[in-house]
Amino acid sequence: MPLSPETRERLSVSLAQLVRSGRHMSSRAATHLHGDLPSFGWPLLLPLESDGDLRCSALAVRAGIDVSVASRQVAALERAGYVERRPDPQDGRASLLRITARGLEALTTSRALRSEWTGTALAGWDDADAHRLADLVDRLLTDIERAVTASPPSAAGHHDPQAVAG
Amino acid sequence: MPLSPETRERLSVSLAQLVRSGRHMSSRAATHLHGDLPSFGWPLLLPLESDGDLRCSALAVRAGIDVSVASRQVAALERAGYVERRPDPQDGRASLLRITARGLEALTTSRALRSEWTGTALAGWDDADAHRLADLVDRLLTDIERAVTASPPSAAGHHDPQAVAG
DNA sequence: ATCAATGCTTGCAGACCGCAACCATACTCT
DNA sequence: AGAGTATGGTTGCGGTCTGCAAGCATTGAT
Repeated sequence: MPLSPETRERLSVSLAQLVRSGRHMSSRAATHLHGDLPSFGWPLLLPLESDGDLRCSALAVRAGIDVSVASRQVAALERAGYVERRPDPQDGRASLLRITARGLEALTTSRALRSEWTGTALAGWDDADAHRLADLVDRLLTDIERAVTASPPSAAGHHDPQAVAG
Repeated sequence: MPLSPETRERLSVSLAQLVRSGRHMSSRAATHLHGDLPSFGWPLLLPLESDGDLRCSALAVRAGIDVSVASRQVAALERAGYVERRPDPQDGRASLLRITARGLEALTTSRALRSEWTGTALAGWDDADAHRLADLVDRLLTDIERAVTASPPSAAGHHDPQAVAG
């Protein structure tokens, strides 16, 4: 039972605005959300925290960016001491990345900042609505990922965009 | 009645992922969503469509970008024929921007593409859930805007150039 | 008439992105 | 083993989007 055209359009417009709004917040200037982490630290450190050591290419896939970009950003995080690398015992070409204590700390700080900001912005919300929204967003994310991986979005480019509406 | 810390954190993480995911779809390569519109056309043409003629500065506020950026993007849209400008009768410095028939057409096409994509990605959803999500997202957007305007982001930090790319 | 304020444009630089070329290592095949 | 290919990662390059600051033209107040 598919969605009605009106619902589809309304949802796509709302999501586009949300994405646009959020883009502004992940900007470099948003230190009230990042702490001392560079703006790209969050999507890289998060998989490293939850899934242990990863290779650069695996990290790139998780973060939805090109390996070359991940390589540069990881190098920056390494210089800043948030991440350390050791040679992969399985493969001499690869390195395994691990989050450092400092990285964990920065991640925790950033998480607290985000959480705090969310709390003040959503002061009028109750837990039930927030949970509903989180549930729906999570479901949306999995469906988006499925849709993107299922049908290549562009014939020419075979990049890995997990793009949605916006 | 404030949100619990767990809910806040979960929501902030989910929304961050959604924003990150959506970022890629506003890329220039996502012609399956933009049609022949440039990627920045959507957030500019949308206010022009709904609110009639606007000045460049008003448009920048609506789109959430700097006036200088809006100026450049509007110039591009004008060159492409999606927008036309006429002198503001009230003020010789300003121009009034209006969406052209071609702009309306492109906007309609883009809207249809987005709607179609949303329909396939959210194939398993029913109208009720989609409506719930759209309602919550809209409410979230208004609350975010309120929070942002209440405490201006420029107050938090000036620019913090930690150049890292190599 | 003068001078500050306003609307917009442009020069500049930063941040992020992907592609292509490249090197070193691993794997496959004969 | 040796040759050829595939893979992981890095770097050069260009492109896009962004904001800041300086500049220009017009407006409005003194």
